Amino acid sequence: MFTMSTLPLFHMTSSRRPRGGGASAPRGRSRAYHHGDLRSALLASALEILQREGIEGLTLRAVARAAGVSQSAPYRHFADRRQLMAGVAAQGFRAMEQAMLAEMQRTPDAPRLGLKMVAVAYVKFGLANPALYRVMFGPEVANTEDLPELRETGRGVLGFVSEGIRRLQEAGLVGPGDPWLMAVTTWSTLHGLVMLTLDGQTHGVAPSLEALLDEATRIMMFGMAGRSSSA
Amino acid sequence: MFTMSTLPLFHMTSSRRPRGGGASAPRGRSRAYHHGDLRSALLASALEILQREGIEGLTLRAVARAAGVSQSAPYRHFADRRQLMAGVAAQGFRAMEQAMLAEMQRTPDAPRLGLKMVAVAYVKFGLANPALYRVMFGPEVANTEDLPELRETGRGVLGFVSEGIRRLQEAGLVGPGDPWLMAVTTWSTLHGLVMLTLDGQTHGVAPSLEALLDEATRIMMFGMAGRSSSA
DNA sequence: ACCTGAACACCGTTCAAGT
DNA sequence: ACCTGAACACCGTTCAAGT
Repeated sequence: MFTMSTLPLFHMTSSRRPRGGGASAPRGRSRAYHHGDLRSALLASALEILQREGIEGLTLRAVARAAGVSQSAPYRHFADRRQLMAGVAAQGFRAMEQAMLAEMQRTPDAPRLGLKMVAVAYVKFGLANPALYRVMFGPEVANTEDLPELRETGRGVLGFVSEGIRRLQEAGLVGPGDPWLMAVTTWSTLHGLVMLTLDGQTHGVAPSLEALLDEATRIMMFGMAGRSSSA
Repeated sequence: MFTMSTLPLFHMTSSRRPRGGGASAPRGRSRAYHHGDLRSALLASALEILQREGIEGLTLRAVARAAGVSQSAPYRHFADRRQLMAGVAAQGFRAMEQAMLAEMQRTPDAPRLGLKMVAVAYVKFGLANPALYRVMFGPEVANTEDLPELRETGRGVLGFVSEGIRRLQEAGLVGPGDPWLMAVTTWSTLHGLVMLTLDGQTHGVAPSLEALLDEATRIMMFGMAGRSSSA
């Protein structure tokens, strides 16, 4: 199976204040009433909780506790739980794009492998961060009408996939169809693969996940190549 | 867009008891203390709530209220909220399989269209029942260790998809690869297409959803055909 | 055997009050 | 401008008690 990716996701801010303790005199000026950057601290805490306890542990109160502030403090930075989740999802999308970018840059002059590398990076990220991935595509943030942060995230992913497809087209390995249409289809396949695997629905049908991803990528590439050769 | 499918999903049991009212004397023997089939009534209520209020409205207490019983009554039939959601998901899978079966039987002697019909039926169902679909693939029921009802549901879907692929193979339109491996890949594409569309991520990239599904099916079929012609 | 009522711990959210 | 504390409505879950 894939290993945990080392991404700049968990900052380990750990600004946990000693709660309750009776004689906790503020030594120096270390314990300011104002936090400084509570928004970032809350997001960092949220990611830790998500990783440790899963999606049902991600409550506003738990996040506030982990950041060492009162239960109502988050409301100065997030209008409600959905907005907090949107912030988490946005961080997830940024991290995923970085992972794909890194994988993409590792294979600069191999158009045949471009899309395969993107696919591997994408699936790897999803399986390494199951709870985060579910938040990114969960029902809470599906309607982006009041979530401007998430309005354009999809374009980022689509950009990488269609870039891989464009390289294949330039190398003559994929026909001259609309790269965006092919990109959505490819994204769908990768997204479905991650989700069904997280749901345990791919257990046993393939010898291994790598084999399944291999087969999926092969089908996609042949399919997109075939679209031109049969025109 | 697709229209709402008329499936035997919502039984309209509507056994709502007049709650609270002061002088509500039991006329006849219509108000039995024991419900009869509370489990089914609860599931029916759950589906109604899911359709009307979405996934966040699906609470055990709301379901109990809708069925006209006390808040603790459901616990005789479902160990906890997860088990209730598993029951809902199981109904969803059964309804989806019926929809695919109906679509499949409508095209008995057209192997070229078999997979396309399955794909249309699948995507149609998902988009017509967004909240239900999300429950079926949500994190709550992902771990089926203690949800025996959902243990084999994936096989049902895979059966229909691989049946469509087998017909294509018999007609010589798809190469001799492992139909189950191809089926999971196809399922992934369809699942991803539904999820990304529910998330609004396919807005604008394709002229229409039908066009996108058309393109995806074409790519899949070409891809699976190409696997043999290039061996 | 099946359902009710009260209770507990927890959560989202609000709002007056503190610094 | 930013955070706290108390409060309200709601939820999951339990358990003694009712029929």
